[in-house]
Amino acid sequence: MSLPHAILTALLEKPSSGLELTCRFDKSIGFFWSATHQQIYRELSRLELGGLIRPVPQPPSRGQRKEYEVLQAGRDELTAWVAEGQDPKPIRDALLLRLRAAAVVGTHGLDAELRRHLAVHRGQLDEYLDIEKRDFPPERSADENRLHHLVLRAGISLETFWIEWLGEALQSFPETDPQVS
Amino acid sequence: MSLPHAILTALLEKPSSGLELTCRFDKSIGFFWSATHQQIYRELSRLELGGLIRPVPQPPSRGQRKEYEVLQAGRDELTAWVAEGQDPKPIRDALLLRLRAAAVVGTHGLDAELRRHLAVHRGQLDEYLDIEKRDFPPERSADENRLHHLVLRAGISLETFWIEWLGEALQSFPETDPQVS
DNA sequence: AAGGCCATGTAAGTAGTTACATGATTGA
DNA sequence: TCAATCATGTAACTACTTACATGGCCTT
Repeated sequence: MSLPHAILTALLEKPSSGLELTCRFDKSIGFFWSATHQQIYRELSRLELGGLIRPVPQPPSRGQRKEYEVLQAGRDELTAWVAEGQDPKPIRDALLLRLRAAAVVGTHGLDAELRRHLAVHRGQLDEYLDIEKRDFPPERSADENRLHHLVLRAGISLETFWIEWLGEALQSFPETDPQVS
Repeated sequence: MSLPHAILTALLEKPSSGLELTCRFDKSIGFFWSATHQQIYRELSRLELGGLIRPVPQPPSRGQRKEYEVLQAGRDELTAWVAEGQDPKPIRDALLLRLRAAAVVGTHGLDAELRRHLAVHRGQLDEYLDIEKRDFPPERSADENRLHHLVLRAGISLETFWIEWLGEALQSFPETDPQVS
């Protein structure tokens, strides 16, 4: 049950409406826990019902925006969750599965898929590197937001891994596919 | 929709009963696409209904075991799936989320969690390395099962990444936790 | 007043998880 | 014959996805 805690974290960083959260989940926190607006609105209702957040009394009340803020109960819940134990989930990756399938029925069409993935991971790595340059320049105190930086570096390392691995994998695939079932 | 294709792959490698598949999903294919026996039995029923597999006529018919084999339609389906495109899913990792939450409400209890994960990833890496030593010794032809080896090396690299990253992260956490909400 | 977009939702379907149920064989 | 365990399932629940619906506001 991570989505509610992702939302609590985001709201603690900055009280927001559902749509704002949705936008912020397209970057930042959403890089490692994505969510659609439908999930977010539903979860906001639950959290409000559970007394963990509340709609902040609208100062301008423009439109039908509903901005939420975290209550003490919500902060306590999140604090408890941080200390909670949970085994790392095993890898779940359709591309690796495709390779295993290809070992049985032939690799036809797989090289294009590998190239596509390579492009996506390169794009994601670039985005991460831009964020690092912007938010964690070398002259900034290393201590400030060191947790954010740690998380970002995990993303950078993972994308780097995929790029290297895909490059290596593609070397096994000459342009015209040699092996068909 | 990857589970049916994972099962088709496993059945092509070797016709099996539900329980056998379940055991094999605890290693090998299951390392990157895990499944419980409930999922497997349900999916076997669907695949049989769809005409992609069939129970192999029982030679000894011992117990109530039901062994399945893949039909041509199943092989065709899998071949088509290999060539299918699918964007890589973004990272979805509760531990990274915990770090972001900890940046807001304090890191209390997080170091134990990091150490636990470190132990798990070390264990998994050892298991992968054993498999590599057993199935892909340097003297064996590099071409034989190169796809299997590629997949295994992805697992090895990923576990290695986590071990390195967790070690680095733990350096930020002195034994007694300095920061509490 | 019409079209676009901002903002919040509902509904239905799929996939995965957890808990429980049942029959068949095997060994003490 | 009793317990264990082998083998196959059912049921209920949660999380996520996809498609669609609704109303307000803003500009032309």
